[in-house]
Formats: sequence, C-alpha cells, structure tokens
Amino acid sequence: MKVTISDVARLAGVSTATVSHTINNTRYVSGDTKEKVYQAIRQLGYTPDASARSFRTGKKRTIGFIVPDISNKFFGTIIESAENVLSAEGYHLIIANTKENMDREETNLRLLTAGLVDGLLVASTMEDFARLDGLIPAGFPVVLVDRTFDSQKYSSVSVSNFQPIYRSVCRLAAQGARRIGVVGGLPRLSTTKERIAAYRAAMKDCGLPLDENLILYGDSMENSAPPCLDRLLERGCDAILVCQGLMASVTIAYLRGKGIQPRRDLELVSFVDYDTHAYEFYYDQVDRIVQPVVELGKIAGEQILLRVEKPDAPVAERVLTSAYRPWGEGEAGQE
Amino acid sequence: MKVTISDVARLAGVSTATVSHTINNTRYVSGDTKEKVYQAIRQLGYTPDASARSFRTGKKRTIGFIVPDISNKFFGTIIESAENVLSAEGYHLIIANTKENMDREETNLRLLTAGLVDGLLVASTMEDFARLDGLIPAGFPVVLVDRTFDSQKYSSVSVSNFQPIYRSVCRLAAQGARRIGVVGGLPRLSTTKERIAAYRAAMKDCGLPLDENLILYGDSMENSAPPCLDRLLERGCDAILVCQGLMASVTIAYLRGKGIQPRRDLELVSFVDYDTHAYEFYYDQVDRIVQPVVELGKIAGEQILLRVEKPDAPVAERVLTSAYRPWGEGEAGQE
DNA sequence: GTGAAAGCGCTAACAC
DNA sequence: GTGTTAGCGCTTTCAC
Repeated sequence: MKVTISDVARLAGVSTATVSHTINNTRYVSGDTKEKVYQAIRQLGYTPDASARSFRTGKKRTIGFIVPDISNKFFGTIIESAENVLSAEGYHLIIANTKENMDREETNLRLLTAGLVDGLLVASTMEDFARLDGLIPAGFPVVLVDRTFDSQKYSSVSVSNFQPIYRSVCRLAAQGARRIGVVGGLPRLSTTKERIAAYRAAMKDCGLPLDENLILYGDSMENSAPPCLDRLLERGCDAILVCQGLMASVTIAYLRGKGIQPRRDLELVSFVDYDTHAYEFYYDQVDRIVQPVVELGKIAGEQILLRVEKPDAPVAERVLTSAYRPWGEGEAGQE
Repeated sequence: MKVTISDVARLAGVSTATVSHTINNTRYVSGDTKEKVYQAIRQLGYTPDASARSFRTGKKRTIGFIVPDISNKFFGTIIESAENVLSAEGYHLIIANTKENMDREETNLRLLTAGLVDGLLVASTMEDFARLDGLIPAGFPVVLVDRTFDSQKYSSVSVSNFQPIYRSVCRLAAQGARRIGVVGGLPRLSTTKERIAAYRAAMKDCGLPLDENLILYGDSMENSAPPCLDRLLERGCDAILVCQGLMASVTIAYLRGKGIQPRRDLELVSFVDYDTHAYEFYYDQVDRIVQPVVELGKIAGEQILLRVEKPDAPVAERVLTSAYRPWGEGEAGQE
C-alpha cells in the first residue's frame, strides 16, 4: 500500500541508510548508487513521510501564527509576508484565530506548543504578560508580533505610532482644531495604549484641554467605528483621529453616508492604516499614518526562523516606524 | 528533559497502555487508576507529543488550505470561517499562499499531500484540471473551494453569480444603458468565466450589441482595476460592471478621485463583492452582488471534515448563490 | 481491569 | 562508500 523507504532500498539493492542519505544529501553517495536510488524512487512513486520524519528528528518545519483576526487585511498581509519568508526556507505556517479572545488564545498556545510547531508567532490579545508567559514551555521559540509587553523575555517586532500621532494632533491644533476626538482599538492592547498616550501628550503639549469624553475605544475587531464617530460628533468635535485600521476603513464611507465631508464639515480626519492602495485615493482628504505591514511580517518570519535555528541568539526587539502622510503632501504626482 | 508517557506510567505505577487509554478514553480504566494517572500527569507537567501521536496513528488533525491570496479579505474571511469549524473539531489549519501562481500551487500540493495534512482545501489557480488532478495522490481528501472545474471528481463549494449578474445587466439596460463595460478577474478562473458568460448572455438577450472591447480582465490579485476603468471610460461606457471583489473595492474611490460619481456621471456601477460592512454605506449608489463568504468557508470546512472522516462518502458539489441588492432597495431601514 | 511488547517510517550513530 | 540497527513516543493487539 504505502511505499516506505525500505521498499525503495530493496528495489535499489541498497540499505535504507543509503536511501535516506541520498535523499537528504547528508553523506557521500556515489553517483552510481544515487542513480539506482532515484530510479527506484521514481519507479515506486515514493514520497518520504513527513510525520515519520518530523517525529524522528523532532523538527516539524512548521511555524504557528496566533492571530487575533485573520479576516482583517492588516493581519492577512502580515501573514502573507511572513509566509513568504517561511516557505522560502521550506517551512509551513499554521494559523490560529483568536478573535481577540484570551481564552481562545490560551487554548491555541497549549495546542500549538505541544509538538505541533517549531516556533510561534504571536499577535497576542492577552491583557497581562504573565498569563501569556505561563503558557509557553521554557525555551520554546516565540516572537511577539505587532503587540508587545514590557518584559523583554521574547523577541518582538512592532510598529511605533507615537510620533506620527503626536505630529498629527499638533497639525490639527495648528490648523485651529480645539476639540479633537480620538477613536482607539481594544484598550488593553499595547498598540492602543501607545496611540492614546501619544494623543494625550500632544494635546497637553499643544495646550489643548483634555476631555476624557473625547477618547473612545472600539473592539479592534469588526467595524465598531460608527457608534464612536456618532458620539464624537454629538460631543462637538471639530476634528477626529481614528487610530485603528479596521475602524478607519469604514470611517470615510460612514461619514459620507451622513453627509459629512472631511475638510469641509470636519476640520480633519486622520487615520492609522497601512500600505494598502484602497485609501490612496483619499490622500487629499485625510492625514494618514501608514504602517509598514509587509516589513512587519517579513521581519516576524525572519526572527522566528532565527530563534528556531539558533535558540541561543539574543532576544531582539525590533520597532518599526510608520510613515506620516499629511493630506496634500506627496503621492499626488505618482500613480 | 522531555516528559514521556513512560515517565508518567512509572510514576503512576501503571503501564504505558493504561496511561494512553486513560488520556484517550479508549478502554475502561478504574476510577482509582485514572486518578493516579492524572495525578502523575499533573505532577510531571506531561503533554502528549503531537508528532509521535500522528506518526503512530497516521492522523494529523490538520487540514491544508491552498489559497491564491491570503491578504485578500475575501479569502481571509473564508479561512476564518473554515478555521472556526475545523478548530471546533480539534483540527488545525495550514495555509499556503499561491499568489495566483500555478507553479507555487504545484509545489504546495506536493508538499502538503506528503503526510503533512489529512485533507486539503483548494481554491485553485490552475488553468486545467488535469494538472491539479495529477498532483493529488489517489484517495486523498480534497475539497475545491470557490473555484471549480467541469470534472466531478472532487467535492466542491462555490458561488454562482450567473443570475445576479444577468439581472444586473438587464436592469442597467432597462435604465437606458447602451454601452455596458465589464471588468473581470483572471480569465482562466471558473468564477471569471461564469461571470463574463452571464454578461454576454444578458447583453444578447437584452438586445444590446456585444463589443469585445468592453470586456476587460484584471489579475484577480492586486488592485488592477484603475487601468481597466480608464480604458472603459475612454471607450465611452455609460455603465460599468466590476465583477471581482478586490477590483471592486477600489472602484468607487478611484472614480471619485477622477471626479466621477455613480448615478450622476455614469449610469450605474455594479459590484460583485461579499458581505463586508465596508460597502454598505454605498448601498444607495451601486448595485451589489453579495457573495455568502462566511457560508462558503463554513461548508468548505464541513465538507473536508466529512471527506477526511468518511472517505467513501459521495462527492458533493455545493453551489451557493449570491444575493442581488439593487441600489435603493433593502437595507436602508436597517443599521 | 491491566500489562507486555510490537512496531509505525525514518535518521543517525557506529561499524566495516 | 555503504550497511546494520537502535530507537524517537505513542497506540494497540494480544494476553491474562
């Protein structure tokens, strides 16, 4: 039924060791013997069994990726980019979707670390680091992606949006905005915290009053922007900053639906998004903070491979920065 | 170092068989013994090794999904939905991204069928069925997703858009459109072929002249819509039908950037998209053909599980249908 | 109600 | 330059 390495060895008239070494280029085999082996392999249609192999060697050539939301293009792009570098090295990618649910993340961490993957990429939705950390076996290769924690225990790749958000708020203030509202994602995430902190700092530094009612949070998941926008409008904002990608993506359409146009009815709307083409056509209407998603995924892939192959390499914390694209600047002449 | 089943057996004072049976509920074990076993497991922090297990049993509890473009939300949502049903049954999902490249699909098919997964979900980018078929070992569980072939060899889940596209063209014609342009995805895909066929049939039946210059194809991948739209506008279209999701997604923004507004400058624009909230705010501007993506992924997951668990079950070809949402009808009162 | 032990397909000492 | 063989951790048959 199933063709095994012994079948090949028998037909080729050599030992299983020779077959194995031929396939894996793991010791010298004479051209003659090689030929016989390959011949037998072809004749029998032999394919080495991946699970026997990984059982034997302890290497799965598989990386797990725990994501909060696969259907979010932000993560879709990171996955794509990471998969690129992994597949180039012969690795596969297992996806687990937590839907921003900590219990689901816990289950997946348990499952994936139990001999299923060689290493783990985690865009965690956990509130505190201890819970995450407690679920990871000692020495297991992990790279935190996009969302980080204060501890420096694991390697991480993330994007800092502090400066662009700060600048954006300053620019809004300079243009006369007084009541700048802000919409963030899930409050527990490092990304959200940093963004809101940047907003607070800028408001303070620009001498604008800080009104807690103008700081609203969504769930980072579905398009929870509309209710937040409604409330900010009710509360008399003259400018709005939407600093979560998924929520930003419906904002223009939603405001349009209400007959509100950026830079006419509202001082300015500013976005944190990523390098998708979909918003490019709005470059003359909104400030955009463009996150380097592709780079994020690429580095995530590289880092986890590094940790898997050299577990003793020092922990690396990579922080990328977003591009700040105020409306009216750049891009116009391109296309 | 690593805790094995024998360590547990030894500590509990039983045989490995008993430990195994206790864990797997696979034969009667007395309450007393059970207790000792669980006690030992807890004490040692034992986790059964997944790869030893799958090597032994031949079951991996893993399904592969070959996708043309993970970063496309259409597939992201299908993946999410399939992953839901799979993880509920204790299965994992391995993702492979082909970027609409047939050679990459070939490589991935070889890799994944070599003992890595129990079954395969494939949204194929292959031109002809024979090439795909030749890469799949006899009896290997496969379900074709979204894109199908004439052969009935494998189970499949897809969406038919013939009727809604046909209706949409008729409606455009009835409203006075004469030169209706159409933008499709990759010409080799079953989905594209069906859509263009529906367009042709409707044009003919409505008595409109068929101008081959008004049928344009993109690459189903990135936002290749703008050049197609430009050409259709040059060629004097009074209505445009964009029938590929990714391409549809930039259309409104792109046209707006050019100062063109649906239903004012252009008779009508009609879309094939899916049930995302992002377009909902445009319901009063365009006809939409909404594909049941979540359902698609769900059925894909169910079908592959069925084939994996009952390989002899008859091949099933499920065809879902899209909802047709002409502008101005429905949805207005919701929200 | 439980144990002993064979063996899944492969890799990698070790031997010559 | 190649062969012999132990054994990875688990499940499962056969035995009692």
